[in-house]
Amino acid sequence: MARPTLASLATELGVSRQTISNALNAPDRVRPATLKRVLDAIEAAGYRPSAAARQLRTRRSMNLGMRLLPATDGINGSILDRFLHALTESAQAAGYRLTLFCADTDDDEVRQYEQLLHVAGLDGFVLTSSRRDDVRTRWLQEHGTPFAIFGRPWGELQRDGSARHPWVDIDGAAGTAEAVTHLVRQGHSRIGFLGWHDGGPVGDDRRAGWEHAMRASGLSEHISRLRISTPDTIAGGVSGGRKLIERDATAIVCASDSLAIGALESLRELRPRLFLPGQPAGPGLRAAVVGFDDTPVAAALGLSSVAQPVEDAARHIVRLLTYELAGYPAAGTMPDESLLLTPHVVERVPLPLAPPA
Amino acid sequence: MARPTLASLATELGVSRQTISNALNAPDRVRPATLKRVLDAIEAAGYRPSAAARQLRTRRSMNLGMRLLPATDGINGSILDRFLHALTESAQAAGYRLTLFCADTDDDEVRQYEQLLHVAGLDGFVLTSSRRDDVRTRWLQEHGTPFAIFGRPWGELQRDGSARHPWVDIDGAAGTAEAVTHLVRQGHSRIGFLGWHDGGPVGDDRRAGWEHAMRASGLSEHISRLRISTPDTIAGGVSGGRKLIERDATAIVCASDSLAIGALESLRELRPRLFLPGQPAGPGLRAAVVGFDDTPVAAALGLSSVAQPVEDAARHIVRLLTYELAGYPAAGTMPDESLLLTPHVVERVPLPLAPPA
DNA sequence: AGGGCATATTTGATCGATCAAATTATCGCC
DNA sequence: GGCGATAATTTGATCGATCAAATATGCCCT
Repeated sequence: MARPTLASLATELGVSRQTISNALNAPDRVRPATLKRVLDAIEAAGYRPSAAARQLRTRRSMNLGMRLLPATDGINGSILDRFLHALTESAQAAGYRLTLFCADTDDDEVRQYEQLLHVAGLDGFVLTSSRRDDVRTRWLQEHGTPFAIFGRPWGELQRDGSARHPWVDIDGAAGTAEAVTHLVRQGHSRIGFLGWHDGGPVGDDRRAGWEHAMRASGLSEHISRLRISTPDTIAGGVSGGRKLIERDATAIVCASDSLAIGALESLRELRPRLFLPGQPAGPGLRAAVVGFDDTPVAAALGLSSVAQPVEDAARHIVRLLTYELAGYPAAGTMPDESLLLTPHVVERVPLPLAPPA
Repeated sequence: MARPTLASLATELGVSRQTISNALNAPDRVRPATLKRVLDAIEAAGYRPSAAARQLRTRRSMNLGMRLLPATDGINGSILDRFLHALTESAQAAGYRLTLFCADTDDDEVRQYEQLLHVAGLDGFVLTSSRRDDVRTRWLQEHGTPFAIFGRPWGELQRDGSARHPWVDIDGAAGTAEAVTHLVRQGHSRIGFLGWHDGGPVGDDRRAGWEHAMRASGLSEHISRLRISTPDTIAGGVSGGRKLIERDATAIVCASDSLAIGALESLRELRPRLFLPGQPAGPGLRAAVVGFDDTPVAAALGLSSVAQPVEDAARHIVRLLTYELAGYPAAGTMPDESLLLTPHVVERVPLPLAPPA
């Protein structure tokens, strides 16, 4: 049997199409008795409204779009994975579907927006980063397309009120600061920072958090000496870690897990005694290196790391988008237009590896 | 100005809707002169047919669905990432869009199929695994829904011809076999295998490849002694690696990169001399541990690994699906209904770490 | 009983494309 | 030049829902 349509169900039930439609979209307009009868019939017949037909009429596709970025690092890139999963789940729970697409460049991404809006009628987009002077956000705003960003609008915010847009981000500085606090509590004082040197705002933010916490803990004197940047790789972490340890650092806060894996390695190399079994809990090994992003590798190696609440971020992104798409309804349920989530250190005990020779 | 529709463009151009429609869908039915005029106008007006309207009439959404699995390991799971990316790209190139969804269980996945088919009118699905006795494939087949699997139909194949379905997979056995060949060529003979012990077909397959290659290389005597399985973690790799090395293995083929990372560690621990700089190329360090999946971590550590051609797999999946969705057109272009791709070893020189004390 | 009003339900038009069939142009050929 | 066949184009109906407006029903009250 072909699946039922509004019309077929209507004649079978002896009511009009519109009544069934109302039962689903505006139940309060239908008399309770009829409502029940209709809903039961819908249930029994397994009726599901066609999204295409509905979209044609209402101009809403209940479909969000997101660009899948070309696989970055892969070590650090795994946060985007978790984010994507959480996003799909949240969107689904809110009755939206998620459509993926690829783009080579930002300009290409804009071209895709246009395509997807016109052709597929997507309702909004999720961006996973924002640039200093972003063609994408500009285009979206000019065209009145709803969107939300996972990532702060780094430069633009202060410039112009009209350029504001909803975003969610994770407070990197708070994360590195918490890492410092943890280490101080464990007795460390010579706490280094190992960052990458692309001059990007994300890296700067994480370094700033470390600096701030160092000052707050009265450790300002170490700041300029124990601040190092290298390429964001494991190898970079090793060499950077070596330098910091040579400059007498006992603990290292890293801007990424790649760096942290390398830094941990350098610690094993230059301070093998720390890795002896039964080492006291003082300014010893435990959490002496803290990574960032809490990637699966870090977890597997027992590396402490700053864990980003990406699931919360995804949920809020969906909340922001659906709120706007619902036409800014009741003021009571309005979500924050921008939200800075605080990440937290996950402490781990390093995997017992190679005791010193 | 509102975006043009078929009708608006038609009146503006002085032709009928259908002619424009034909210009796009059946250009050979339109006189060349008219065709050019119409296509130029389409270009100029930036006209794009509405997917919703088209779908309503044709019952094709040009939309494929894929379940996003709950983040697995994350170390090994990163292949699915690359796969997803390649899939999106291939689908896009073929004019299809990709819709993601989540499901808690296989039964839930089936429920989602039904939803997505009825509501969103998805044209087909991509599965990223197949179970021994799969409710999902059964449902899809019973309902005549096109689908293709990344992964072999492990048990079912031999049972019943009607249960056949298109799939693409990567020949794990060929990968581990190639790893053995490489190691033999480098002078190794006591080559161990480190697998996980869940008894799943994927792990069995990889082990079988190693065994087969060992026999083919006249190394059968080592098989039973140098075959070990542990949990699929870095820690498991360390302990398993230790055992193998104690049993005099000089090289280790691993069923995953997690295991390989651990195994490499055990080698550093018990055979530190191998890691001295300037070690000869003979049965030395180079490629002495081979992982599987060629994950970013492996690459970062300079670990040799068996790289799966997931991009090819994704491309073929799309080819399979689009072929079926096009109604099995010309026989000449028919893609193989099942395809086993051969992975290859990527050789790397390990990152110089901790020289022995 | 019947008018006035609010509530409940139905009807016809519409979103933007394609299908199937009807109509009109074009061409070869005697 | 005119006939038939084929090619090119147009017309009306349709996919399955919602919108806006029209109609039916119920309720209260004088």
